[in-house]
Amino acid sequence: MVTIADVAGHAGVGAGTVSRVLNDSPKVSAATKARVLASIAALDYRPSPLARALSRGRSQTVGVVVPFFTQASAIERLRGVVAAMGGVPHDLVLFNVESPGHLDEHFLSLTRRDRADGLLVMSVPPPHDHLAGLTRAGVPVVLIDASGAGVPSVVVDDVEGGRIATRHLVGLGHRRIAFLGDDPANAFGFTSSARRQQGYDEVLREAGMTPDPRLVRYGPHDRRLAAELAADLLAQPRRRRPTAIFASSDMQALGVLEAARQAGLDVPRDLSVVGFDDVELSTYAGLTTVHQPLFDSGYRGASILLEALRGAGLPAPGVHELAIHLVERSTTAECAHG
Amino acid sequence: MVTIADVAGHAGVGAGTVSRVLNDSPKVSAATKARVLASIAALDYRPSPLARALSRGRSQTVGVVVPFFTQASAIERLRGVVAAMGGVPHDLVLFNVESPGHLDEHFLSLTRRDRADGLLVMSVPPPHDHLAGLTRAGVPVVLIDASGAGVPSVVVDDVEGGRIATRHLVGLGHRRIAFLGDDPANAFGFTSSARRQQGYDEVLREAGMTPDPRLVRYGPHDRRLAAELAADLLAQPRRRRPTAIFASSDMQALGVLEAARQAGLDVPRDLSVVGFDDVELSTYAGLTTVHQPLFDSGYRGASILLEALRGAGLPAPGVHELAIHLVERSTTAECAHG
DNA sequence: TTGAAAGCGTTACCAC
DNA sequence: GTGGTAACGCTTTCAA
Repeated sequence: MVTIADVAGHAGVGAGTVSRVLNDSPKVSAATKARVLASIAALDYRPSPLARALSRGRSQTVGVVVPFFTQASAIERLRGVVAAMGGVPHDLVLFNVESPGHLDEHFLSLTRRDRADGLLVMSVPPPHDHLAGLTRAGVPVVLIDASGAGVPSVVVDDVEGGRIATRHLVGLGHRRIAFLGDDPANAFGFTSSARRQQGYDEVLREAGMTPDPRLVRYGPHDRRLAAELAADLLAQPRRRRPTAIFASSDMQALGVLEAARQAGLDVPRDLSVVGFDDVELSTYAGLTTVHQPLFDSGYRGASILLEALRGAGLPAPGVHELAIHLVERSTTAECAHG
Repeated sequence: MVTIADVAGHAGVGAGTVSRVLNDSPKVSAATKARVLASIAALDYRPSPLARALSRGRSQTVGVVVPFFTQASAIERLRGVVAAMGGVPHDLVLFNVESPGHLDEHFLSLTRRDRADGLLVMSVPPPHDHLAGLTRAGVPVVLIDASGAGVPSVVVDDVEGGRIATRHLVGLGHRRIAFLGDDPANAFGFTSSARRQQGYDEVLREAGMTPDPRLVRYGPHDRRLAAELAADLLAQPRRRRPTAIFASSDMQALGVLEAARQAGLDVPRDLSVVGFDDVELSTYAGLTTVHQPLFDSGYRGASILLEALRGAGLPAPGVHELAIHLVERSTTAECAHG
């Protein structure tokens, strides 16, 4: 491996000068600069990002903490992140979270300015003490689809999202509307689902109904598991069976569709289904859903982080809210047995 | 930031001893070890991965070079990579490639043992000189869905895949079978599509037909663009129009389906379509396709790399071939106008 | 403008 | 066993 010293030797200058050329410092004569450049080319020298990072105290990397990153919604957000990071000299380090333990582990290791210059955290609220540690260490953090004190976050109004979905269903005459989402007490600390459920509750009450715990099911973002929960919901006698289901994610909504098919129920004639996210798959499934700008959330979050990285200060805390809206497709219809 | 020196001071030992405790070297008395551990806890010390990497010459990271990583097939492979890397102390650094320039740039920067301890390269054959440089630098490289001299690769038999798809179509009585895939001369150097086309050519010849260039279209892995190409193909007068299309990726096949719908053609009555990959979306679209084990390819590739990383030598070059098979769904049928 | 040298935070080799 | 001390490869004062 050729080092900066080799180049210095070859060019007959000091290592410092080579470094100055590398970082195009203004204070270096055109002549020596040319000579150094020539040596660099001759030796095919490339500086070690590692050594540079250690010396400068910055690693030129952005860490992304993301639970289950292969989920369609996470990918769509990541796509936005990557788009925003095109052209910047930062590497992207992925911290995938598949268990609550992972989360702590990652944050523990990330509370060092030399692991990542900045952090993008998706969907999980960072453990309080870790967030404080990061701020203390001067590591800028931006939250996407999550909120936390003192750091900027990019979110949507999940409560309103829950209202939108439920209002749509109520407007179609449905009265037995079930909810399928994350357990509010889930180990990861996901909160969007709970907020969507809150909107659901509100609208039901406004419409004069009382939310019925028997029409609520909790489970992880998994199609298969969601299908099982939905099957359970649909197994009830017809007069108690829900005529509509609001799932707080498209993946779960797709599971519901699967369960309906299995149960021999026609959607939307026998059952209306509304999801949340509007991932690409939903277009294919014809799923009516609440659209949230996933790509934009990643793009926006990364932009804020990069801005802070550029300015070398912590980003201004604040909530950046993105707009959402209902996308009507073919899984919802007037309630037949109102 | 608390450093190893602080800990050493606090515990009243040398930095070397702290380091030994950190890397649990056998040669340190239980007593001092306990004392050091206590100091570490007291000061909430965490070693700098950066400094450690510089000193050891290993960065504890695995780089993944992947073109258009948000594509469904890439994601599925990445899912396998992540699964294989669960529990290992390596970070995952993503090098997304969206342009041929990116590719060179990434490899240039990666030809340093301190950027990544090992490299996983997907779908693009690394530029020859770079590959040599990596080997010279002792950086283990594993190729997934690509081949290269002197390095292990995880692949499928793409030629056979092309045969399987085409044979299926020929078996259904189709004679005007179009091919839609990557340009063999594409700037990224993707080659799987060209090999699939080779299998397609072979089977056509075996069946006594001559591959017709007018039934071949090239374009990137993009649904929209593939739809345009397919529309063009389908715009021909009925007697010249293909009765079947083999697309060398599912994304493109989905584009074909879109175009068929636009053209008012019924699939599979008026047009049969076969894809390649068998991504999740294809289940929904009911697409008949050649299944390749995407997840497994990532898992296998990462396993080989990690094994090499563990053994601290370059991995044995060799071709690891994964099995493929046809998945018949509802986009292919007997040719009506044989 | 440039060179020398002191860090950056570890690890690893050498004495003791 | 343990402490001291060179590396590791770069950046950045400090003098000159």
